[in-house]
This record gives sequence, C-alpha cells and structure tokens, in this order.
Amino acid sequence: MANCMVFHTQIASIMEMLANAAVAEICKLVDDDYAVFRLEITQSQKENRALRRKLQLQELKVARERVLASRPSSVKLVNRYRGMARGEGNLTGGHRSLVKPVGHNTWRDDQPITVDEGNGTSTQHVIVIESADTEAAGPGVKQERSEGEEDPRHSSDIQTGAPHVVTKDPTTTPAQPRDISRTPNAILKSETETLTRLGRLGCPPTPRSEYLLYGNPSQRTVLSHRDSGDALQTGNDPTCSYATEMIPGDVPVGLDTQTNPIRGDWNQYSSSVYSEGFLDKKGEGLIVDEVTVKEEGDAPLIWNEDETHLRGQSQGNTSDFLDYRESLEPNPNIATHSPLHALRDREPVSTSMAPSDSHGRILFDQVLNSNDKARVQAWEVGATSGGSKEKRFFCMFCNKGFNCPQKVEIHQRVHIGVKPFSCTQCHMRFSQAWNLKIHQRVHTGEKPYSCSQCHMRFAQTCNLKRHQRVHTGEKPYSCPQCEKRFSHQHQLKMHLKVHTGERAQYYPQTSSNES
DNA sequence: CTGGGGAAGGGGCCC
DNA sequence: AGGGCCCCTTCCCCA
Repeated sequence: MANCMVFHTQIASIMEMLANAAVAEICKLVDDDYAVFRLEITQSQKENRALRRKLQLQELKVARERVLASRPSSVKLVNRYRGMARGEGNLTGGHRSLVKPVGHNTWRDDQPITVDEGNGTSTQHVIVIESADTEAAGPGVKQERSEGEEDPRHSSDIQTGAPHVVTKDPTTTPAQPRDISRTPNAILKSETETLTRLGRLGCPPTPRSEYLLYGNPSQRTVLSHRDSGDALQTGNDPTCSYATEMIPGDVPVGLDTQTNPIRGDWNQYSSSVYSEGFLDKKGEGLIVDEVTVKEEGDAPLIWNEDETHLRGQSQGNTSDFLDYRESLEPNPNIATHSPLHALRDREPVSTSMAPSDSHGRILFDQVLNSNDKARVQAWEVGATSGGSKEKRFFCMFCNKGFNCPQKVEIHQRVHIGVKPFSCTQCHMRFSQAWNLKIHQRVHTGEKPYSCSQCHMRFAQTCNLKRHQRVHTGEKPYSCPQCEKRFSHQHQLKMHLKVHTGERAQYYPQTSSNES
C-alpha cells in the first residue's frame, strides 16, 4: 500500500513536470511567434512610414512643379540683374533699381522690372528670387518693395533661405551687428571655402579681404558670358535692350554683400565684381592692393597688398580655413567688402542713369578713377624694364596681364560689367567703343566689306573672311574622327555630335584647326 | 544635317 | 596715351 502511495506520488510529480514542460514549451512557442509577429508589425510600420514619406515627397514635388508651371518659366535670380543697373541706384535711397528705358518694352514678361528713369523717381523695385531653396519655400517668392522699403539684407536673406523680416523703413532698421574686426578671418575663411568649393580658387583666404561669397554653389547656374547674354537677348523684343547691361558673368553666384541702407546699390555692384565671370578665368586668383575699407562706425580695415595676393597656388594654411566650414553658413550680419566697395565708401557719387552712356561711365570711373588708376599702376610689375609690349599691368580680378594700364581698364569692364557706350537707336550697350560702332551698322545698314568675287557685303570683316571660304573652298575645321572638314566652326561642333551621339555636348573648337 | 550669314565680346595692334 | 581698327571667337538663326 505504501509502495502504491509512493508510486502515485511519483506519477503525480512526473505529470506535473511534464505539464510544466509542456506549458513552458507552449509559452516559448507563443513568445517566439509573438516576437516574429512584432517584428513583422514593426517592419510593416516602417514600410508604411517610408511610403508615406515618399508620398509626401511626391506631393511636394507635384506642388512645386505646379507652382513653377504657374510662374513664368525663367524667373531670374535677382543677382542676375545686378549688372549695370545697380549703378543707377540712388545711393541715398538705399535701393537697387533696374532700368528700363522708356518706350522700350524689351523686358521679357518674366523679368523683374524696376523703372528708374534716371531722375531718382523710382516707383517700385522688384526682387525675384530663383533657387531651390526659395522654390522649396513655395509660391510667393516674388516680392515687391516700394521705394524706401528695401531692406538691403533682403536678397541675402532670401537667398540663404533664412527667414526674413521686412523692415519697412530702412532708417529704422536696427543696426546690424557687424563687428568685422573681430571676425575677419572667419569671414574670409567662409569666403575662401566657398570659393574653393567652386573649384576656382586654390588658395587659402587672405587675411583681410572681406568680400563674401555665400550660398550653395550647387544651386548656381553657371552661365557663360554668352549664355547670359543670349538669355537676356532672347526676350520678346529681338531688338536691343538694357538687358545687355547685365553683367555677363554676374549670374547666380550667390555673391552678395551686406548692404548699408544708405549705400544701397553699391554693395550689389561690388558683388558683381566677384562674380562667376572673373572667378572663371582659368582659376586665376585676384590681386588686390592696399585698399582701405571703411565701415561707418567701424574701424577702417586695410587690405594689405602683401596679404591679399591670391594666386593659383596655395599660399597659406589650408587647414586653417577648412576649420571654418561651419562658417560657410550665410551670415547676413557679416559685412563684406571689395575694392569697389571700398571705393564707394571713399567716394559716394550718385550714379543715376542718364540718357547717355554716363551711368556706365560714371560707375566705371568710380571704380577706376579715384585711386584705381593709381592702383593699376601699383600692379605694374617690372615697370622700369622691358619693352612697351611687355605685360606689366595686371587685372585686379583675373590677373591677366596687359602692356598698359588703359588696357587693364578696358579689360576690367568685363568683370565689372560696365558698358559705357550705348547705342542711340536701340539702347544696346557696349564695353568698347568699337563694338558700338560695329553694332550701329545694324541700324545704318552699312556693310563696308564686300566680297571681291560676288556681290555679298558684310558689316564685319570677319564675316567677309568667313564668307570667302565659300569661294576658296577652304574648310579649316576638320573632324578629328572622320576627316570630314567644315568651313564653319559651328558646323564641326554640330557634326561632332554625330560621333558622340550626344545632342547638347559642346566641343570647343579653336582656330587651331585652321591651317 | 549642312551651309551660310548676322552679330556680339574681347584681345591685340597700329597710328 | 588713347582711340581706332583688326581679328578671332562664339553663338544664334535660317534655308
């Protein structure tokens, strides 16, 4: 009997153990399944989130495209219009203005227009922004300001995507914290870093130069001189327009400067100097001799010639400015300067648009007259040696050499965008008098160059020369891939696309093909 | 695609 | 020294 009891007890314990084991097994299975289930749920949720995000992006994209479609197709960055026109600015008005000649409806519909007839009675100023950032900001990027309203920080704020508070009255605008003297290196390093990103400046910052390049270079549309010019000339009106005053290279570089409301346009003017145009020159740096940069209320800053030579070779501590990557963030409070900037500080002169070519001339004179002619002299290298053809004078912007300072002056119009010579018939403007003279043949019909073998006449000698290949059969442009020859360089360029299968590739072809 | 003209930009040379 | 002119390059447009 006792044995039976023990047996039962053992059986019971065994059963209990088995039951426990079974429960444990079941729990384990449930746990495992639950874990798998949870994992699946989590993954599904993640996928849902990703899809939702994707959907939102798509919607955003569609919305943006709608906005773009509803807007004029080529809203231009305001920088684009900071060419000559900025010179018309009323210095005391503190506004920038673009000039549209009366009776010349040559602006495209989408062009930002500000009418300033040169009498200082500008009525409105249009700022049009185009950038990925601003587009992302949604519609309403076109902003108009009436006279006196323009906040000089406006463009920079917009460009940087930073929230902008419109200050109605520039005179009541709180003073900007611009203690330059405390952070010149930071400024410069920002600038240099940006330039370096652009791949056009292979040298570290100069300690005291103060122009600032900001914005996202990747968003910039780099146009060649020709590009911009053409773009501006393909407006509704095929005739000439003030659009040609735009600085060729002055495109979306994002250069901008801190503007004192009192000074208005000059900063924009100076910004144009440091535009893609000059930066694009073979990676050459710029040379700036000593320029006193005077900020109102601030201690004067000096551009020291010894410290501001920027050349193609790295001259300084690269890591030094790389440390300031963070400072690349656009800082609207940073005052920026350029030689021109400095000049305007020294000699603020009204540059209201005059019916003649005066405004460009005035501007340019402002740039080069005061001390700049002397400055050009200052760049003279080896002044006492060498013949007259030796290039002893160098462009302050691209370091290109010339044999006399006047050539430097003329050349620098390329960078500055000054076109002092205007056509009386169509208001086209030119940087060189001869170009104007050639242009005016369009109006006069003068074609002084006639072909000796046919009746054709030409306004430009080079066109005659090119035409004469028709008679001579000369085809100086040969395809390197198929021996085909062309009389027109453009023909070769187009032909090369046949080989590459590309439609838009550009193959620069120089006259080296000419034999 | 090819051929060709119109026109502007800009550097160099000469007087 | 400065202006006028030449020349080259480039882009655009059209047939």
